[in-house]
Amino acid sequence: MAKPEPSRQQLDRAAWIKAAFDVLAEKGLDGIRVEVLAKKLKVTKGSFYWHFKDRRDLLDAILETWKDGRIRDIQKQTRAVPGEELPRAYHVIEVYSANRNRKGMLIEIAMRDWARRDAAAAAVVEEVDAARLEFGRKGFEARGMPPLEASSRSLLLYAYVFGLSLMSCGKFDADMSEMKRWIADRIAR
Amino acid sequence: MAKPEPSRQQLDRAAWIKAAFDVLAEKGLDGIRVEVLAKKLKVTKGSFYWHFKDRRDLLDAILETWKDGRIRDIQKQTRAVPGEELPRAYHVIEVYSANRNRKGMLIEIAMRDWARRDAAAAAVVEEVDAARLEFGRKGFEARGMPPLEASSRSLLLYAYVFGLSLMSCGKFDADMSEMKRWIADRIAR
DNA sequence: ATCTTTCCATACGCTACCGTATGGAAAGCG
DNA sequence: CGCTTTCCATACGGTAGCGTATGGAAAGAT
Repeated sequence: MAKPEPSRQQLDRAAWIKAAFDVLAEKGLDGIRVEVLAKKLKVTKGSFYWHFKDRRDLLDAILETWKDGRIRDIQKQTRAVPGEELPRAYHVIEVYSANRNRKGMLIEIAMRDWARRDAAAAAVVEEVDAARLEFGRKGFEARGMPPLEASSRSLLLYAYVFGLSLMSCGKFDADMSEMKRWIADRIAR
Repeated sequence: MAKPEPSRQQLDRAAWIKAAFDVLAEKGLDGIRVEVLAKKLKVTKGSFYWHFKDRRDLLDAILETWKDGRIRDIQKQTRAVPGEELPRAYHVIEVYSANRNRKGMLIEIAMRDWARRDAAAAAVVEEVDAARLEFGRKGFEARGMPPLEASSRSLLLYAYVFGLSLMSCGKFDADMSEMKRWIADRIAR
């Protein structure tokens, strides 16, 4: 009982933003069209222009939402128990390079595509990347590695997982999981 | 003397394809618009529809052109002198992850974005990736590494260089070149 | 010199969007 | 019960782009 919304007859900004993220993962930034989102939400764009000034307003909201979520995610990992840096590195690699979290990776790529043509998006991605690299660096330094090596491993880690997500490894699928384990060791060990 | 074209008054498919590659690097796949290309080439789309059946015809030509170029590039590297596998690995990393060849990397990313929504593009990218991974694997195997390790290093190499190209490393720029060297050693040594 | 062929310009209809203007229903409020 | 606010539908004008139809200029062919 105390269900907040029976079937959400009233839309709010969050509903539009969520739908926009779905399209962003599917079709990329250029797929985010006001009238397309309206059709998906079974309303007309009259609703959209009530909640948002224009399309750019929605895009800015997407940027903010994504940034907050990613930063929060990193902070959550940072607050994890210390002394478990190695398993945590493996976990990061696993989470990002696995076939689950597929939507998250698609959004990551779309954001970077976006950042190449939009200053606001570029700033957000840069901020998130810096936080991630910093997080990874601290983890490696906590294991006694010198600063250069720790930074390098951190960069290698994230570049690898993002790069892997935009390669098609159909031919290598045979011992893909073994290769991933070898690579994870090479990065984190 | 014997100049083939004074200022290219007549266009051919190659001219349209070249212009399309420029736009592909700048704006991505969705930026390739018939009337936009026509304006860039100072003609009307009447010319386009003479050389191409439709927009899809141009896109297919782009796929073919890119595939042929990449495959030829790999074969050229493969025919290089043997016994120089280690410097060659460094060279590949250097070429891909440097700030030169920027346009080539932008096209790489655009192709992968395209491949996510188009079967034909996906097939081309998969073929090119397979050839690259195979090339890398052979190089590492020629240095006496076991198959799994050679394949893994090859995958790590290409995933790294592609991933690096879509990260913004503004904060780390201080000792970026040192980090890149450390990483190259970690991958190739 | 006619006659083709090649290559491009012009003009048209069509669709998908953006953003605005306006009306209207339904809920909250007095 | 009126009145206001909230939220959405409808209708409109405008732009960008696709593909087609048709004409026309210039170069080659005979």
